[in-house]
Amino acid sequence: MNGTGKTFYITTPIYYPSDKLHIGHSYCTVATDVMARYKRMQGFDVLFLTGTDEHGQKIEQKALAAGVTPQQYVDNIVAGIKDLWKLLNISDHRFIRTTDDYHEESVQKIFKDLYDKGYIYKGSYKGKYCTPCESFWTESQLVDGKCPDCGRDVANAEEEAYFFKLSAFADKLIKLYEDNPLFMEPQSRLNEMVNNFIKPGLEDLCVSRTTFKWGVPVSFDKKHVVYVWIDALSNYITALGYGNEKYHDFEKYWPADVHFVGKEIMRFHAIIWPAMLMALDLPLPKKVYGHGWLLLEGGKMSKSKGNVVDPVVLCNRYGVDAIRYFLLREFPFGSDGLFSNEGLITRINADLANDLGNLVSRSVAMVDKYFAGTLPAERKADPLDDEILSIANSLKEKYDTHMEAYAFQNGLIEIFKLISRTNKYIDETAPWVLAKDEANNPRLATVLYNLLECVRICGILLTPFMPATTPKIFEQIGAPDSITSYEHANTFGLLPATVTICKGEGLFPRIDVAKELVELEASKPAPKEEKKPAAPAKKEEPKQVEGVASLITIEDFAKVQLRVAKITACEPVPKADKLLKLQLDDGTETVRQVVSGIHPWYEPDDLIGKKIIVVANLKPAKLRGVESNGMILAADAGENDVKVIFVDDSVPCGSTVR
RNA sequence: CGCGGAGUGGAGCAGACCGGUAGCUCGUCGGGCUCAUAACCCGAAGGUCGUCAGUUCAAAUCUGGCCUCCGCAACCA
Repeated sequence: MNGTGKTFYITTPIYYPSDKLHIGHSYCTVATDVMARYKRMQGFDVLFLTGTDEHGQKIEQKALAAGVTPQQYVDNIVAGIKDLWKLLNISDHRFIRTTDDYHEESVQKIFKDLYDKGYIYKGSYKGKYCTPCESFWTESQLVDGKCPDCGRDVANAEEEAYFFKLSAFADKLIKLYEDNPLFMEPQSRLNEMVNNFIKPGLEDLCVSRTTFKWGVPVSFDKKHVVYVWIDALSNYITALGYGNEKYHDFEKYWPADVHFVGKEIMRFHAIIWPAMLMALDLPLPKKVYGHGWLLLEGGKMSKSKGNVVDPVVLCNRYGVDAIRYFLLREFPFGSDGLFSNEGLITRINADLANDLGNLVSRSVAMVDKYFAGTLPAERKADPLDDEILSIANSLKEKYDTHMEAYAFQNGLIEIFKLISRTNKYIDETAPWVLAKDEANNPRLATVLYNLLECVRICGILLTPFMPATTPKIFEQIGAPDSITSYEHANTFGLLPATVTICKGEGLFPRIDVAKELVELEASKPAPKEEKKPAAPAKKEEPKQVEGVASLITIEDFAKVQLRVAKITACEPVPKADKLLKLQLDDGTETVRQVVSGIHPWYEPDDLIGKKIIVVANLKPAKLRGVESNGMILAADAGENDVKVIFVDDSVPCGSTVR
């Protein structure tokens, strides 16, 4: 039953290095690492791939803002990522960067190959163009057939781009899901994919851009760069040497056994990636597993609740293995989980300090105390031993079942059932009572031996999760390497009868909950930094460039006309959660209508009659089909709070603000 | 009716596909033990499983309506 000779290829997504990685990325990578270690332990020849997706407009902009080249920018972030994986004790893996020469070479070949096969064609954004706004729009973006920005007429226009014939694969994809119900896990993702994306009709995919330069050039049309899909997704095969000479592992490892991905990028891996592979005539990965997200209390980041999600801080405080354990024990892998510091500390204390750490400690201490560290050979069994032996002997099988299903939390639960039962066994057998009479020594030795054996078996199975801790456990219980491998996990009684223990440090010191929560809160980084709870977000929507407000002149400022206005009427915009439609008296004859996204914080009654400041010369826009002439000033009062700037009632409507 | 997820003792969750004594961890209270990291073991209190109706001998579990929360999408000029 061991996998010698067989391969196992597992991947994380390639992360987008536009910012430091957070706990969500760590979660995914740790899970992948646990699986990689587990499979290696079973004897598989494992390839574990992770990396970074470094191209695209956002990186280009970030670099520009930071005053460095895109390459310098990503080099810096990537160095931090590699440090993080080192800290988290991520085992032997291959790290691919989409800026690596060999990857770029392969991407160009793949692109050309798809083009030659007719799966990529040159087309155009069947655009509508609004000349005054200099903007492209698709049909669906138009509002009443007009420019959604300014409401003016638009003209037909085209922007050259290459397209991948994704639409041609809809039927094949549906067949794939039907033939392989387990292609996507968890199952609930399947409906989501089919309902959301396939059923409405697949559109061809734009796979090149001419609007930015930071990407892999299309080899036969240099003004285009390859856009994310082909560049990023193909990493899973270029890292094996597909289309390049850097590696020669494609035959050996492809198809991948599993891609671990965050649920938000399930779509790319379950639809676009298989379609690409079909087009290339390559085998498909066996499984795509979409794990859940770590959500923070209240569903979103809430700085008032003391959520620290910097993995570096946590590892330094509690130890890497504790964090690794927590991540995989607390959260069911396929669904979202609620992350809290209190949950973290409680879990570490209860499971690792009290149950596991203390079990090791008391077992070893008793061998030391009663037998000076070395057990005598004589034994005496008792029916009290039966249950614990039976659990220990069947543990591996249960554990394997869960691990093979990527149900890490259940695998760990099984292990801790034995740990818990073993603690109870100590009470039942009361070694300290036996120790009062030397005549009981054979019985006492048996009890203590059984404790050590249970610890040994648990230790083996915990190794993928806590690779730094279990060697310490083995050392303390006196287990040589020859009996701490996977294949020794279902055989009770492998420790030498006269085993000698080695007392050591406590494995997991107990944490003072109240004190830690306070200190964690205090150690939090400045709150303005947005800490996203989300797991690997490979593609984030570009937000406004943060923190780099360039200086403007007084003339620039003078261009903005600010006026005081009174809110005369207000009502919600239909079918919009956040929008309010405001009628303003700005001192002019005509009523000014403004739409503002403040409904989450204000009801119409809160606003009617109040005076506010409005940007009077803003280009008109349509929001949700409603015309807006200007915007009202409001402050971002916190992570998720907005306060409108109200003006004293004595200021006349129409007053200029400067 | 845009898509999807969720409502189970104080907290966090399992159970739901395959209806039949409501389970786990933490917390609380009481007890035991002393080998151990003030840890460990036992016991107790605490839930009409969001709500209404239906199917059934029997519903947390199946069906339908409703309410609430969350994520995505749209939308925050």
